[in-house]
Amino acid sequence: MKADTLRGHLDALLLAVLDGRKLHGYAIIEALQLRSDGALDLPTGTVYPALRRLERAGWLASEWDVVSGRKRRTYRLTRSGEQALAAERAEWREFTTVIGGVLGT
Amino acid sequence: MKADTLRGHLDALLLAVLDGRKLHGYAIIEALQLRSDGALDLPTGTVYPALRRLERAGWLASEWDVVSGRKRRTYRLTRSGEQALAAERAEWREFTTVIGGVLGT
DNA sequence: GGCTACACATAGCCTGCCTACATGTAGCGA
DNA sequence: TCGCTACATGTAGGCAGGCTATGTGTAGCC
Repeated sequence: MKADTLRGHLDALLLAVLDGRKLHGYAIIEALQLRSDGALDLPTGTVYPALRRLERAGWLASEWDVVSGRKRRTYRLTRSGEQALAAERAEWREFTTVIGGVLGT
Repeated sequence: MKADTLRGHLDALLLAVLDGRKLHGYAIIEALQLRSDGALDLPTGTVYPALRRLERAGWLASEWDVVSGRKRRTYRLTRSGEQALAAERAEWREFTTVIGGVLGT
């Protein structure tokens, strides 16, 4: 998959992977690999800044915890994050309809 | 639709709209508007450089003609452009499968 | 004479993701 | 105990690709 195709969809991916569960950054990267059968392997330099940005936007909330001596920042969706996810999903459907319509079946 | 979502899919759109017909730049923009029910309104500063780039890549061929006093550069797919289009379509399917799979139904 | 639609083109910006690097813990094998 | 790998978070700066702004010119209408 070409690199640039992800552009504009990163937020949707991060919100979706946190839908209904709490995960820390490293686990988010692994979850995306798993859910995409290995197709998505996002670098930490992409994911961590994005998570902080989404938290600043009020869509995520985080808290530190310690598991076997390692510090983790665990993220979860806020109420408005859930709304944002719904909006992202709607936009994804529109996007695929538009582009798919032009590309043909 | 967010602006950056187009990233990485522009070539596919341009190749697809030229599949099986010859069009000049301005008509390509109109054809994309039409096929997308107005959702895609690409600026000339996006389309014209892209067309020249695709021609340099060997995927398009162009010729000048004059219609009622106006000069037009008419583009058509080359053989390797058709192959590129097929590859772009395959990549689009993969892309939607991967992202759609993460976003959920 | 001025306005709108048609038609092409380029320079430079902007943004958002990626590369590269930095830091630190835990656990295993040699 | 030394080194390696996996785990875990983070930032600075680069880069590429589409967009903004601008320029040029014709045709046709009012």
